[in-house]
Amino acid sequence: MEHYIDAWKHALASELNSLAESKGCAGLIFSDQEIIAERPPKPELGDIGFPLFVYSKKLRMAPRQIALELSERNAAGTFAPSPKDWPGEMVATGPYLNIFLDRASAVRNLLEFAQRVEWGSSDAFNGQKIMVEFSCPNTNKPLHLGHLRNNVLGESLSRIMKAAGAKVKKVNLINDRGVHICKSMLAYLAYGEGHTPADEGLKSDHFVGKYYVLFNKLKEEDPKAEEKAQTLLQKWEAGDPEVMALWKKMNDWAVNGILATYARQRVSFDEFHFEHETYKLGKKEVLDGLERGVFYRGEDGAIWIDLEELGLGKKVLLRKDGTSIYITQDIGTAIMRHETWPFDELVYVVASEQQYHFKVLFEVLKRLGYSWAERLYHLSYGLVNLPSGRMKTREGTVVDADDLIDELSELAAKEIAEKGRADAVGNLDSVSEEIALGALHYFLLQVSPIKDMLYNPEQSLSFTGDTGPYIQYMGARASSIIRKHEAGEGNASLGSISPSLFKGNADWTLARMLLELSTTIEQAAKNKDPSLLAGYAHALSSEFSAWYRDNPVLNNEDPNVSASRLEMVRVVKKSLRIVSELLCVPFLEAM
RNA sequence: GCGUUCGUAGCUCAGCUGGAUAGAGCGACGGACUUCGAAUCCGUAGGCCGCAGGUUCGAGUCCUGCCGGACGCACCA
Repeated sequence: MEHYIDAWKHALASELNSLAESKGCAGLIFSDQEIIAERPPKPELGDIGFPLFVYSKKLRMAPRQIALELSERNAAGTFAPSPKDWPGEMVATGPYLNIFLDRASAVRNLLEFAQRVEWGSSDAFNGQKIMVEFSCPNTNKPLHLGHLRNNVLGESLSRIMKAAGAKVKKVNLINDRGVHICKSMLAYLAYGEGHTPADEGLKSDHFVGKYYVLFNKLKEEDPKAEEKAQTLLQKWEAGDPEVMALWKKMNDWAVNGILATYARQRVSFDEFHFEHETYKLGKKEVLDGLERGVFYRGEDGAIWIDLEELGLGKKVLLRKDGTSIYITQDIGTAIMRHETWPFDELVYVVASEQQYHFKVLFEVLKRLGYSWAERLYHLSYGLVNLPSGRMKTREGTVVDADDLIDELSELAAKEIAEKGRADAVGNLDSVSEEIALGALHYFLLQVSPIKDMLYNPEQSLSFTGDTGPYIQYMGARASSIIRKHEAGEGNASLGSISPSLFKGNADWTLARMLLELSTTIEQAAKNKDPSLLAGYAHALSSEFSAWYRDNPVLNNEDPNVSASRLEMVRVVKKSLRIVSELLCVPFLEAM
């Protein structure tokens, strides 16, 4: 679609310039870029709309009058702006100039473009190196619903950026040190009796999480528990062999369990960074900044930055004793990352509660003189709640990631059995798991990232409505039609494909939507917002559903119609598959 | 208290850089299976876009104030 829009913007700009000249507005020139194009609110109004208000003042003409004159000139052939490869018709509608594209030509383009390898991608980011940091779990407990949103946002965004032409590197910083880890260790020492996850039949990260919760019990029994955790941390930092051995053991359990959840959720990373390796980074930069006068030493001996003028207050960057804090590490990690892989942009997918932290971090890096600090971006996302209420660690209402996927998968399996589809789907376990992931991921991505949201498990699994399974179902239906053809049903193989057969409104609505695929991907990438693509996925599915109801593909007398429609089904399937993958919704041939 | 952010149909959410009569899904009500999968589809009802000002030819969208919710305001991460 972008071809059409660009070509018509150009056409309109030159027509406006010609109009300006004839009106004696010397030197008045409109560039392609300043032309505003939009999609008319109703299909009857056209395919591309140009509101003319903005040119009105410069031309000293009413918008309606501009529209009229332009369309008259066009009709009279005085000016022939219809772009050769992207033909259409110009119609004045009040203060708007609307374009009706030539349908047969556009469908011909669609069928041809969809054959190319670059279908469903764009070059908007033109090889830019984009690093995306997401997930960043603590190794003292398993992942929960909030992580699932983070993971799918990061994974989906990475895929979208890649489809938009970027080189993407997905990174994960594992928070494997700190006092919270020591608490799990302390509780394990108190109650663990040397057990392993296998002994207790628990997934290894759940095993570690169990002891983290048990620390609360320890606190009640031992008033000095908190103090002991601090002591343990000091021993850890000193490299005490016994402490290190225990840490290593428990940490491996936690990390391995978390990796299993990633594999199950089908998210992956190109690089892992570990906080136990990075936590000392940044100290040098802070000291360096102190020398250069970017920071100052407070009366208390700690190193500070003053951001009062930005309304961000004052912030400690390095403790009095020279040890690092969270932000020190993030400063060092960002610099290390840029040195090893000079990115054009670094996106941090982190919950909105850390907005302040990132504002400070970006400002610090900017003041240290790193020009790339301008290209750091905090993709801030809201909390996920459940209809039953808020998730609170203390009240034990946190929804565990593994448990949730289990539950969804079981519900899907039950549904398949009830509908009598068990034989048709083949592998029941894997298909129900894929429906579960489709339901979960789509629901989480459907909402704009910044907003807090309500996750409704039952609704997400519905096969009707704006859901993942609905999109999977339409993909399966398209696949089913193609399968039937391959099995010899219908007469499509006797006919030939003819774009001019797609004349109806339903044909055109579907075709035009397909033409918008790469534009939508581009937009989602630019806005860093997968929900735009989710909306597209639903609209396309719904449009396809209405179309194939009224337009029999295989059961048709005319073989040319059958062949042509079958080709359209192929394009739909291909496009749905692409969109599904970008949204981390598994594509299913049958369900 | 200060800062950030959100407030659109009964519920959950769209609404691209300001543009034409504000859209979906769920739920409600009413319809459609001898024809490519009814896990679907079609139709109807349902809105002072939190409130009040302002900017503009034009505001759900931008600015200000107020009201309401969320989050943040550690030498934790």
